[in-house]
Amino acid sequence: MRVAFATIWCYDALMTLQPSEETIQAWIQLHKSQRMLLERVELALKKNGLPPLDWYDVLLELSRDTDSGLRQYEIGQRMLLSKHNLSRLIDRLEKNRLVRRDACAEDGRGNRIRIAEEGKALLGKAWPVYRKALQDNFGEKLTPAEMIELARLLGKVSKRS
Amino acid sequence: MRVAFATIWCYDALMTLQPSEETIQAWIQLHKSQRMLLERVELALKKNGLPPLDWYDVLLELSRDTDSGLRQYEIGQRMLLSKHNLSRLIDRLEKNRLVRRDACAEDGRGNRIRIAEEGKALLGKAWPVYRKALQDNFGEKLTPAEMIELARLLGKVSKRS
DNA sequence: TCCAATTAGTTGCAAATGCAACAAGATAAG
DNA sequence: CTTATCTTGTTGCATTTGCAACTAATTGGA
Repeated sequence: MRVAFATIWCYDALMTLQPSEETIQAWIQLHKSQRMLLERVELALKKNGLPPLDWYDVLLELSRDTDSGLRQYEIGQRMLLSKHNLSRLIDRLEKNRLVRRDACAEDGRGNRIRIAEEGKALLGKAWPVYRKALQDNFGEKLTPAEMIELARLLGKVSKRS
Repeated sequence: MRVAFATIWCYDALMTLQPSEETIQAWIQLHKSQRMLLERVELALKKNGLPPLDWYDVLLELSRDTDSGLRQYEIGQRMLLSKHNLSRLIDRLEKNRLVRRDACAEDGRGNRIRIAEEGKALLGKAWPVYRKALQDNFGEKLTPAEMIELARLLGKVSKRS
């Protein structure tokens, strides 16, 4: 029993107290890759005179609910943006006439954000550039099976404890 | 031969022009996961009165070359930080006496950054917190084999074209 | 009904980031 | 040797982010 106890103790110490070497490598790689890819894709967008990726993401979410629009907190949840930040991101989009911010009927505090015609137009113009940058910098680096596996692993990793 | 040609064409169109659905899912998941994990770990650091992760990363790099120190551009390459940004990050660290910035003997333009005693102390104080946050939020979510596979896939993805 | 607690969103202020221009030392070509 | 070019790093300015405090509307009890 002594051996088993020692084994359990070691296992516990190694598995829960200390991140393994593999864990640390994956952690570093995760941040490096994400940063590098984002930088490259953003650069491609900018070179073609297009706004940053955040704008695209918001517009894309909104384009899925053209009629009813979305509440700000809904966009925030989907994009993982804090509310104050989102508030000002919407300001910018509104100023550029890409979205409209209407008072909300069922909740006097909030507003409904809807994509405007110019917003749709921008989506259409940006997608070819985004698509190419995405494929060149990311898509073609892995086989379809690897891509599915990557998404699965990342999904597991971001599950709340 | 017509068929083969058509096949090739389709393949080309699908594989290089258009990111597949799997690619898009993995792309979204990559950014969501990274953002979420970073947020959680940064929060843990802050709750314990520790500085942001960037500080830790720089100090860690420097702690590997205690004697000779590192040039700023070397740190920049390893951490994927732009030079102007790094310049000011070092300013902050220097102001907090965590590093020293000495004139560089072999190149009059640059300087060598060395970790100071207080920097080492901070590393020691931060690691237990960082380690726990890393393990709880990331390490324990995957098996060791999955972790290795994740690092491998991310590595492939960030190879320059 | 009335009041406390929660939620949605905004705003002021400080800190961090990106961009472009810059200074100054190194390098290479003539 | 001289001059043009490249590299390393800094700085000013505008934009963006994070934090905390705030308003206003909703919800849920007593």
